[in-house]
Amino acid sequence: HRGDANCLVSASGSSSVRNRPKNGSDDPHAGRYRCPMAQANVPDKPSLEGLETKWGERWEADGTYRFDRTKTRAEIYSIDTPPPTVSGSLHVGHVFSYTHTDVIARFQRMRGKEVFYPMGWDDNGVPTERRVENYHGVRCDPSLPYDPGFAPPEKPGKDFVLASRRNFVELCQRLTSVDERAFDELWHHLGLSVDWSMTYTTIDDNARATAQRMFLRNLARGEAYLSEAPTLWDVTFRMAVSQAELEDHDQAGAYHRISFHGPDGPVFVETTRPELLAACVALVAHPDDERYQPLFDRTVTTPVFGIEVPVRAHPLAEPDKGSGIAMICTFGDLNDVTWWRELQLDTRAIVGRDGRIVAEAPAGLESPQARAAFERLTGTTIHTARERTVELLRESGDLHGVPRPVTHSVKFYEKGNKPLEIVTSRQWYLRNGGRDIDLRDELLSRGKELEWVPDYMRVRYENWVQGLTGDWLVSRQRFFGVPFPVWYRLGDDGSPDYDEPIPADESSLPVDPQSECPPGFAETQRSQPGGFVGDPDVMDTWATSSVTPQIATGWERDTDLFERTFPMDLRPQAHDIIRTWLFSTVVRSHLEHDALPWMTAAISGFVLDPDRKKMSKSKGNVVTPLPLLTEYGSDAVRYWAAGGAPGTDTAADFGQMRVGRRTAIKVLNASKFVLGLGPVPADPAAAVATAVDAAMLSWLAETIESGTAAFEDHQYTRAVDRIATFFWSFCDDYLELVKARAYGEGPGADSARAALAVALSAQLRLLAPVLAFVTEEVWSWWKEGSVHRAPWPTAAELGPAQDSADKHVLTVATQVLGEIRKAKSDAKKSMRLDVASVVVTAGANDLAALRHASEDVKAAGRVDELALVETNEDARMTVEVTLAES
RNA sequence: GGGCGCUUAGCUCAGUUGGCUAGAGCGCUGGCCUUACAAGCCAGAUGUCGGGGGUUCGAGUCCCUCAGCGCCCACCA
Repeated sequence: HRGDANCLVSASGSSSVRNRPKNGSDDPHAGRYRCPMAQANVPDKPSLEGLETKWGERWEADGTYRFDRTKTRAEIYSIDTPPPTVSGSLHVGHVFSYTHTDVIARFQRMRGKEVFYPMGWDDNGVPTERRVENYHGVRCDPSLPYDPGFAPPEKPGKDFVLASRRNFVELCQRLTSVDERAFDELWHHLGLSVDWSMTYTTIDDNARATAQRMFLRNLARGEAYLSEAPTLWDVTFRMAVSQAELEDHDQAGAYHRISFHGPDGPVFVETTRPELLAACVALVAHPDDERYQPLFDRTVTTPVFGIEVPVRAHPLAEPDKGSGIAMICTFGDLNDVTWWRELQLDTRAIVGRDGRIVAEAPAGLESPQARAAFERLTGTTIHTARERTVELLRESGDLHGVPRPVTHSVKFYEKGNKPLEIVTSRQWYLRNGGRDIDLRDELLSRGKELEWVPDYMRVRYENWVQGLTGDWLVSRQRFFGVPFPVWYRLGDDGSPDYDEPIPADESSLPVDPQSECPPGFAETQRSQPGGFVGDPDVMDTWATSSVTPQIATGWERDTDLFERTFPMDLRPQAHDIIRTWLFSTVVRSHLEHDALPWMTAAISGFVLDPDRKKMSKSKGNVVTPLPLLTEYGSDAVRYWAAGGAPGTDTAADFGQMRVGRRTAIKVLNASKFVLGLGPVPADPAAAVATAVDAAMLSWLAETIESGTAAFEDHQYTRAVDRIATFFWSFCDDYLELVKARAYGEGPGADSARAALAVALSAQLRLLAPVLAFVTEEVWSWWKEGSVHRAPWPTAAELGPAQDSADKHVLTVATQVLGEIRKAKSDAKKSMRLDVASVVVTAGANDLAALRHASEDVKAAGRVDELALVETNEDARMTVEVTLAES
């Protein structure tokens, strides 16, 4: 019985039996011929259409990528997948970088690793709230009671509808679950080999419990602390912002030259923020600045408001900026905060948390003159306050000349569209080395310990850590996030005691201190004198994201899983969030585990538009991924993505997608040819006997080795390049050379068919990490199981013949065939045209190699006479082609 | 202002520790229905390797320098 797995039968064989596929007539790959004695089952018209759906469903049903948690840590490759922010729109950049991760995951899986590859959805945080606010036209008002019957307006109206905190959170959850489905669909279509049974969201119970537990540990060790201090504040979102979330934007402004009234005449100050004049608490100049030395430790009077403020010296003041003397306001910028702290100045805050001038004039503005002026400003926006203050200055004659326009960069919250203000507020901080040299050094050495792909990305980490100006501000005055698991005792006067927060018990997590009460208290004591209040804030989204390794690996929840998967092997992410996600994750892991969270960070670049411009919604050049996947096919888009080297920004290149599609189609057709040739010996690798075949396998062995090394080194781009290059020459040259022999009979035919089968099997596996769908499709024609669980090819499996083979045989044969083709092409003739004679003049080595391939060359070129003429070894080979009369 | 990266064919990019005449794909030109594939195949043309200097028997590759582009960070009275 010859019907073993290697019995390959031509699709056109007359003995074939037409079989319907098992799953019915809606299968687009219906119409196969199946040999009753063989597994090979090649469709007569192979196609890429529908492969994504077909194999996506099949992989899910078969659990192809299901994680086997019985494996040991050494056998496991664990990936800390970036949970995409689901409230954003789908972006071709997602497809790009997640494909990189998937390619690595598939390679590692085939190399024999059990791949731990969960997906998460990052749904908590400001972007989601923002989206919900806009989508429904609602705003959260935490003072409202929960309304079980609450329904958002059908369409956002002119005025916002207010929702209680719980109602608002419910809207967030509802909308994110819709967004998550869109991502889910995209990822499935793209073919990510994720184990979908492990999917988490950053707002789910486990994520909240993990983030809270980590926080409690930080609190217990003194790494988390409360502090009331001036902080950067976004007036739109009405929340504090951390250093890592800052962005500089260029803004138009103007220097206003204004005069303070000094003891010896006017003192001119140039300011871009005249509206803060009312908040001015001092002037400052450099200690060495002779112009202002006479004024130091004396006072001047502010214009308009008539307030007496000191003139102080501080080295941070720069003599060549403006007039060399600056007004210190509480607070105009971070310099003001430094001066205020170090010179121990008064506080005179006039900007409220809503970004408007406060209603009550602050202490120090008691005089009737000051009050009258301040009246003009109360309740106005910064913008209006500036106009009014300028008017006041003009009226009093203290504005000199015309404001001089400048463009200067101003700090913004990365998701905000108004400049940040600085307000004083009580916030939670987490130590991150920003105020502690030892911790900073430890974190820097963690950065050195980590393997970076590409290596130069480490510098961004180091720059960031070295440039930290303070600890990490982690609390946000928002709603859809992880609450701080603490309460505060209320004194008999009803005021909270912030010095000793009451932590939640770890066993009670996740906890909502707004609706649950602290250990030892009853709910009736909430907000009562002698009772308690819950912390009102939620954590910064990065405070949750920074524990994704712990969320995914089951830290303190599933110790067995944790020990098998942590520290993780790979953190893939983009370069823009090194300072946020990567750094904060290193911080948390360092503090909790005294270890890196992963061994390797693979940093991907951005996708640029086809003209190499950064994509942005405002430019309208954002490429949405699903239409691409539909038009070119997922394998084609994956092929393009795999061409983007780690760390390198890459243009969305539809040409490369077309190439990917062509490669995938080529896989189908070449496979159809190879599998249609007829029976193959039982042990094909051992049956390779012809020098040309052995040479091809020898080239393949080299490709396997270099491709594998590149993959191991996370250089998937190079690996794919090597593999695809080999595959195309396999199709264009080797296949054409041996085609005639393979159709025939005898030992030469056996060798060719054996080599073709061996090479196809290896190449399908080499291509599988990138062309996940088409390789699986072809694999299913003749092999059991999934190609994605098949062992990664090795040089050894190609058999003994290639080991000692002379690669040159194939090189020379290809070269001569090329010359023959050229002669026909130059003569504008068909490749089918017969060739009367070919004379090859070359050195002995080339001729010896060519002799091994002469029959194949003659057949492929349709050559009657092939003559070999020996010349000296150094001479270039020449090929003289005489075409037959047509 | 500090740092990182980039600059190779019309376009997008390879080019690993210095080593034969610098490569690929796309695009372009011409041809070919060829018992896997016309959604295909065959062939062809195209370079001041950003400029300058240096090291070396030899430099796209190493060093210095200048320029341009991009990104990160900082400053921002």
